[in-house]
Amino acid sequence: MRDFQEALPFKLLRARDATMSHFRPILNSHGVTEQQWRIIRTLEKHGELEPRFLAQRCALLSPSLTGILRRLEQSGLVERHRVPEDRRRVNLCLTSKGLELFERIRPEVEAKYQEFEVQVSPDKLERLNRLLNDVITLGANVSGE
Amino acid sequence: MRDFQEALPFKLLRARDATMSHFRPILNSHGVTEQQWRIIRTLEKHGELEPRFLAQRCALLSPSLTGILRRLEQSGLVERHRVPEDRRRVNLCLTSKGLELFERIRPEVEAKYQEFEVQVSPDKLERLNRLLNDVITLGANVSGE
DNA sequence: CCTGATTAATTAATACATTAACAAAGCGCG
DNA sequence: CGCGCTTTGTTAATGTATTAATTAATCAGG
Repeated sequence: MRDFQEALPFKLLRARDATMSHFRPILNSHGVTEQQWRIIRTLEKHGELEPRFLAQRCALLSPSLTGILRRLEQSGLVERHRVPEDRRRVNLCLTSKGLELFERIRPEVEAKYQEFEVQVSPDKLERLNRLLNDVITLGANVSGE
Repeated sequence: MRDFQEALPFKLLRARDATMSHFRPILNSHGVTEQQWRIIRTLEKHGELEPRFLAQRCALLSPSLTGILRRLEQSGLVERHRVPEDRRRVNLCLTSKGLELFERIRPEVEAKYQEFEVQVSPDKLERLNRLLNDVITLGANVSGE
């Protein structure tokens, strides 16, 4: 049988582990997880957003999101308000504390990404990005959809 | 700030989700998880193996492995024997039941991988593989090391 | 209106990920 | 021998992933 260590899914896993090993320490030093950081970035960029759209953008499933949001709310980083015209729905946004945290973490992450980009070479990164898009487009059933 | 949805770590995550969406249903239909399947494949290929080497090959951390092995043992798919010359260490191997399960799952997974390979095109897959190796080589601190 | 189907979000149950702390066995050296 | 250090594997604590089931609100037809 084909060695699975050469197979694509495993390579993708390792590549992701490898890249995140650069960024995780930064996030951890600020007390946020990788998934929490995805949420914070997305809310900073889009302002108010409802959970299901947040889930799509962050590639998270609803049940995971529920827990992550609960913790972010308890930390005072995110607020939720019920939507009056549909009492099932909720709107989410960063608190000022959440925004401040974002602004503290942002430069560190950006600097590290620059560094990383140079190490891999922007050209390779661009080609890699294109190939990954092809793979993503094929598999329609992705988390958060 | 750079849109993180365009950043490499996120693309890798989505690409992996996309590829696994092809294989996960097969594994689930046989009652094994993705990580359990990695263990089973590796033990089938290498015969006896000790936990720390298994962890390296499967890109798992020891604490995760402990739980996975406990469940595989309870299912009767894997056996563990103490190493007599060093009572800390353990040897792991597939049971005959585990081997039978492997043989049932193998053809389905292989067929699906062929199909997938054609869809993406073997050429792209080869280039992707090479680029991923570059990224992996950069990040030294990977799970299971 | 009112009932069945749909949708948004959560809960439940199980499995894995990550970090830190630990127990136990082996090892090295005075 | 005895003590400190390292190694192997596990436990603990917390957070996320995945699937299925559930609650609550809305909607579509009749």
